[in-house]
Amino acid sequence: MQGDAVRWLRERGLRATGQRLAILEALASAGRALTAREVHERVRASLPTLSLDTVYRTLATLAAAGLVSQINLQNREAARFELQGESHHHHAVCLGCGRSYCLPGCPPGLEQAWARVPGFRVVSHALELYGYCASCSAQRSPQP
Amino acid sequence: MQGDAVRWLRERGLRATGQRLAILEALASAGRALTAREVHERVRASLPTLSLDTVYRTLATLAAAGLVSQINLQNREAARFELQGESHHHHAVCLGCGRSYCLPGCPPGLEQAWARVPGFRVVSHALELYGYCASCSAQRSPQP
DNA sequence: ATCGGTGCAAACCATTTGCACGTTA
DNA sequence: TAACGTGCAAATGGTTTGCACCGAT
Repeated sequence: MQGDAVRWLRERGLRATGQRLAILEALASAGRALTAREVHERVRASLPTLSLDTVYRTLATLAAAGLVSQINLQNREAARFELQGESHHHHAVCLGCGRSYCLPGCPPGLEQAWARVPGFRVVSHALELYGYCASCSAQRSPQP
Repeated sequence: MQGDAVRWLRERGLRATGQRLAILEALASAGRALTAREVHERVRASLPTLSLDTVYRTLATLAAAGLVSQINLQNREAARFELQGESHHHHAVCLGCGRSYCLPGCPPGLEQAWARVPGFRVVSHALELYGYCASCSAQRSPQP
């Protein structure tokens, strides 16, 4: 696992620093998308001197390198990051607890819409479903 | 048009203040989605004392009332707002100039994905395509 | 040895909030 | 006149940046 991470980084011309490996490890073991602050807290257990700035810089670097993906949230809520798995997918974001749940793949109709604006060259897209997960849903009035 | 706006507001239990009418008017005449700051600048022409705070508060109120819709942007870029037309739709956002272009309707496959997380109750969703519009595309290297 | 990375601290900037006053219904 | 809205100013909070040191290659 560590060796994999080193290779992932070197393949993209990035240095394999302890901070980067620890951040990748934190994301790998999280099992869910984390905010920069959450990454910071988790990595600090093993690397107490890691600064939050470096977490932000590293996450941006890793996202640019395609190793992690960033999840857009509504308003100004903190962005969340997860290890980029092999498959492109989207998320359902819980408005109660902020957790995000992976959705399999991309809706097939999505590609169709891409052709509708003349001259527009699509680079990427974002799709998020917002709502309440099972546990947060239970804590609220079921049907207001 | 003014009368319509007054009715729209009253129907939702909102007071028809000069500020709100001016903000709705600015959005109606813009022809594209505006940031809060852009709304502020435009309305100030006729209402010089309007504060940016009120623009934010009003846009949030109008969005909650379903009169305007908010467009998510990548990273921390300022949100954009537009008058909610009769039909639900999404946007293609230009990474060069920040303008957003309306896409017709919602991809049909989108709904299918909603059922995939057990217990998750979907409230809303966001879909944005990112890329470069015709004019911004022309100013860049066409095919890198 | 040389850049690329990191830590620190300070800056940024869109957005929010507390409070007192003005306005609408 | 009673809420509701607004202006002002200050705070918030995630994220970014300048700069000097450090460490991976």
